[in-house]
Amino acid sequence: MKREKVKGKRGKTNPTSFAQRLLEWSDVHGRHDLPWQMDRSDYRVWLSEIMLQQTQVGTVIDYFQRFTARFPDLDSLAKADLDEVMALWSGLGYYARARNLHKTARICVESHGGRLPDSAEELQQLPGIGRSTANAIVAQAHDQRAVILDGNVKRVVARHAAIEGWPGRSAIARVLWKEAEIRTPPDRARDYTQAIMDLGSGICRPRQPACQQCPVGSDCMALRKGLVTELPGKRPRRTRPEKTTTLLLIEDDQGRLLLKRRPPTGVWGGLWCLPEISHPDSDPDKKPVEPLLTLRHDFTHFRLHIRLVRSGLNEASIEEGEHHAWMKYDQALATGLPRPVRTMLEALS
DNA sequence: AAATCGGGGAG
DNA sequence: CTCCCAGATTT
Repeated sequence: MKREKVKGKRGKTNPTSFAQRLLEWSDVHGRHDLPWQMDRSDYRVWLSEIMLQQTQVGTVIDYFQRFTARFPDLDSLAKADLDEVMALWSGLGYYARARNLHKTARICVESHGGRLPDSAEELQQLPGIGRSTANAIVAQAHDQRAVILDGNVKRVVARHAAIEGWPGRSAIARVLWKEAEIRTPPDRARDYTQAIMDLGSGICRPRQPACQQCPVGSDCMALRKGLVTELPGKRPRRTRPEKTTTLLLIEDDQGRLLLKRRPPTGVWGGLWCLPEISHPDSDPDKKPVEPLLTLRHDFTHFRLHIRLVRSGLNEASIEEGEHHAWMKYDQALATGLPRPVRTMLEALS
């Protein structure tokens, strides 16, 4: 069913294809001045695509500028200490992205001649690069025709084709990939992928979509059916559990703090953190310790209550090593810390 | 198929 | 408060 080639099927008022109308719109209204859109290299495109995973453009820009200033190319990143990479990523979240970024840089230097692969198939074999990201990289960096399906495209396509159901379900995602494929034109791959994301971001928004200004509104099935704000389907609700943890503020006589490196997997994997103890508030014999401060931190699937407690650990029992270190405040703030830990240390310094 | 993995922007 | 963001990986 090559719908875009059977123009008559979409009505006489729409003589041009989805892609053509979208491209004409984006030539005027699209974004053309983002940092990764200038001085375009596959390295910078790759880095931007990783940072932008589940992260808004406005949040990424500063991180991208700092990161590329320190690591301007693949080789400098491959040579770097993982700790420094994590420090530059600190606060951005989803820290597996940073570990995979570093790992991928080293793989490319060791096994790909110091270059990122230029095919989507090879890119997708690298850690942290999935189907959509691999395709986005070849489209943006090499102007290759490739289908992407990020949050923006899911929303645009789900509405334009009136696909009901939550895109997180694989059956729905499969249909969305197909509909995205149908709409992807043979030419102008770079401009088209940027255009459909700009449409999703600027016009086909999650709330208050500007359908009146939409270049593909005339044949949008959700608009015809009055389903625009209903689509795409929402993630099923779930009550978020609440957890409590206690972090320890342990200072030596020089005012240095004890930091521990978290295991490479799990929450805040690979970051430096204050020593953590499982909440002892279930012990009825001990009177509760008054925390220095408490903090609430929300994750996607649970809420964490953090208590910060001053503790006097015997310093002689702590050896400097891979998994713990004594740091001054400014030194600690320069390392890869989880956001709430950074917030607490800034409040105390 | 479902859970995990951060943090923030914006209604 | 809510939803969701240029998703990938693990279970």
